[in-house]
Amino acid sequence: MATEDELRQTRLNKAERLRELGVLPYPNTWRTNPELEEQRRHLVLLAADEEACAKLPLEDELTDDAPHVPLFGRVIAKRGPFLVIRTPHGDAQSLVRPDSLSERDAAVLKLLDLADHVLVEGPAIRTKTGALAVSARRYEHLGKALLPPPAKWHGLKDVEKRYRERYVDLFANPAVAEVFRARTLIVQSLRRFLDAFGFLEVETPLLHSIRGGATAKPFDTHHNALDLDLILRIAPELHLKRLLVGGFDRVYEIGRTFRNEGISTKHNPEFTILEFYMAYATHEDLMDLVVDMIRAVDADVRVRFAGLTGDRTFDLQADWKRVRMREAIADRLQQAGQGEVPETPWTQALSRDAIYDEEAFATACNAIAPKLDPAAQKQLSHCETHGERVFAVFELLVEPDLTAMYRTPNGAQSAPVFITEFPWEVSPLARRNDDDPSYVDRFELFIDGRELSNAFSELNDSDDQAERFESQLRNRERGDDEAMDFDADYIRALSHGMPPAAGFGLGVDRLVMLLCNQPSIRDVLLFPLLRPEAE
RNA sequence: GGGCCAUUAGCUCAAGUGGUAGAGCAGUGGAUUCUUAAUCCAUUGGCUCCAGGUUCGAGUCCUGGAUGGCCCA
Repeated sequence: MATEDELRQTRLNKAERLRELGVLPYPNTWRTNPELEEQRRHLVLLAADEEACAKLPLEDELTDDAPHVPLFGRVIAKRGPFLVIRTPHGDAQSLVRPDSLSERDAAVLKLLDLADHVLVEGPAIRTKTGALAVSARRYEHLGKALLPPPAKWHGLKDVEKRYRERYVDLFANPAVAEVFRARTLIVQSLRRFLDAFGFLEVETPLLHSIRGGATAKPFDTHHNALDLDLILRIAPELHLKRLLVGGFDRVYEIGRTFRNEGISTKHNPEFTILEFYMAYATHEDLMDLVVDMIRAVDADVRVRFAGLTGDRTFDLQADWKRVRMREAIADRLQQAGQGEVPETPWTQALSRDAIYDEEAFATACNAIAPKLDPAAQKQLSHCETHGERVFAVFELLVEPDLTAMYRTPNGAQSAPVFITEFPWEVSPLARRNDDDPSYVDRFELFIDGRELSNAFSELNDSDDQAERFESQLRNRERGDDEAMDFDADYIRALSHGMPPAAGFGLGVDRLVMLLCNQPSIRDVLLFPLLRPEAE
């Protein structure tokens, strides 16, 4: 009687006995409506309000005209004569005594299993312990569950099972459901902010014939009728900028993007990206806008989901630093000298002056390389230009210590930081700086040490863009299998004239992780990718 | 891709140095019926992830594999 099959059979037998009583195990005859929904919501919120519950009548103080209220949802616990019913708004309990029910309802109640969906109706009362309960005068079976729910006290803890059976995770662990409600609020809040600034939300293709907008490996697919090889997009960027050419001066898209790469606590093969493009603005303007946007979203989340937003290691109200990439390297060297961050082979061999001296920098890199781990060596060995080396040194030396380097004035929390002035070689779509064309007008935003955003003033010189694409092709010949394709139609679009503009991209999943204190991207994805279960 | 860890009843977890695999919850039968992880009595339930190996004897040790987690890349 206790293997899974036997537990299921026990419940199937009860379903059969329901039929004998003339009750369908899976009925769909009882319908909700806005009024009932509102009554249920109000009831559940009332149940959580101790003071308000104190004003409810006891069972024996009820008057005949006491209004009956509906409570419907999943039964998650039985305690004495009480049922605890879970709803999207929270839990509330019902006092179900057979002698208050019709003979038929009492018979149906006997066939209740935990996790079944039910409806009770009756007056709201105060129990002897001061809690709210719906004193059931009516009981209806609304839906059978054939599998037993997880233990009511411990919930579902097995991480693999939680991801594979998210439907159970969500009803058994209310805190998990809360994260996903917060996620939806965050996306709504982003939309609201951009809509208010006059941005137009658009949808661009997920099926691409060439890869562009990012350097990443794509998923391959195929269209049969056209006999056409396609890839799932790795970024929406080039389509959105075509829309700038078309005259939509402010556009954004929030949508799924696909990169055929490894899975980790920060990476899922499909993830949600926000990109927006704004004509007649620079990357400098976007930094101001982004501070406002993320603070506004955070404010919305904190109001509704205070339980998720406490205890942070970073402070969004702090000044958001703006540091040029080469100065960030210099800061790292200087702080190591002051003992604020660890010494490394780099901090021994590099000097501030060398960062601005191509030859000295290359010499230092070559000297340091043998002291690094194999992956870092590999990354350095792929660098052929000064710019590539600067970027590699930033990633290897600075990025891991950003949280330690840039702090709030009292040092208690990390401050958000914009890293600016990226080398042109690692920025194939960004506009060159007017004063120093070997660098581009670009920034990446790091909060709590995590890369959240990438943005730049847009390259709208079609000849320069064509050269950048050529450079990408040369990288591919050198063995870089993430390099972009040459997008001739995009060059044609730019040739028609794109207004000066700046664009911004944000990993939405990572923003949710950050704002809701979730350590893994899988905790903010309803159905993260897992290997299929074996038969 | 590499390292470490985990996998035992439907769920949550126990089972020195190898010696008959157990508890709570859920389930079943009964009692009780204003409980807050309801309580009380009784009770069912196991291919210990898989495949080999060592051993008189393996949940435990060894080898290989599967899945997941964490860290590194």
